[in-house]
Amino acid sequence: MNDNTDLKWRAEFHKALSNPVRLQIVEMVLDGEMCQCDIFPAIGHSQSTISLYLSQLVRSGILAVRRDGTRKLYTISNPGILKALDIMRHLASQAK
Amino acid sequence: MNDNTDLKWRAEFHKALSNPVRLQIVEMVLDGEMCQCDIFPAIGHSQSTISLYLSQLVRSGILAVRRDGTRKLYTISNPGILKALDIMRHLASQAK
DNA sequence: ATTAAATATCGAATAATCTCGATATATAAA
DNA sequence: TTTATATATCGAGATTATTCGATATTTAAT
Repeated sequence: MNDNTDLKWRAEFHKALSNPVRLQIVEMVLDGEMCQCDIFPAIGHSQSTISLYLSQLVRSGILAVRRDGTRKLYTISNPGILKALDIMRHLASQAK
Repeated sequence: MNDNTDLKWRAEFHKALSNPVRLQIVEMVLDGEMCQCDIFPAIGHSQSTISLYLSQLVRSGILAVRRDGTRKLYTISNPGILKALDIMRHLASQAK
């Protein structure tokens, strides 16, 4: 435990959440399954940017994705992530 | 709650932990107060790099620092951070 | 006042990230 | 098969991160 692979995994995890736009995406997805076409107009960044950010969030294990016809629907990948997000939200609210 | 300042704060927090070397520093400091002079030889990066990383970790609220003569001693800044680190360590151990 | 130890800052090179518009690809409907 | 919608990828310019060696600064001891 606490070996180098873990440190690398954790660094990647944090990196995925180290951008306000990606965090905003994650918070949107918390409200339920959502497609890129819902997200990018609401956030005000280009489609290509949001596409990249979504793929990063999936690759790092934060979001899960499933096809639904022509779109892809994103969710938070597991309850552990939910809990981590809760802790972070709470930390921010008192530490800021 | 969940406003833009929070998102920015959270992004900064994650960014501070988004590098394996900085994470390793944080894990070292968990063992008790520690100075830069203890850390940089153990980690195998230059003194100037570790100096920068420590200042980033302090600036983002993860580490606290106090002077002790010619050196500076670093600790985890508060219990909320400790808890967040615990959660992350746990997530990594099962998600990796 | 010199010296020694610890820490900070500077300048610089390389690599990674951010963000876009343009274009390509995939999926389903008509 | 053409069309429409959603998503992915490409190429690129601008900004930020990584990391170092060299030098400066701070603090305390001699």
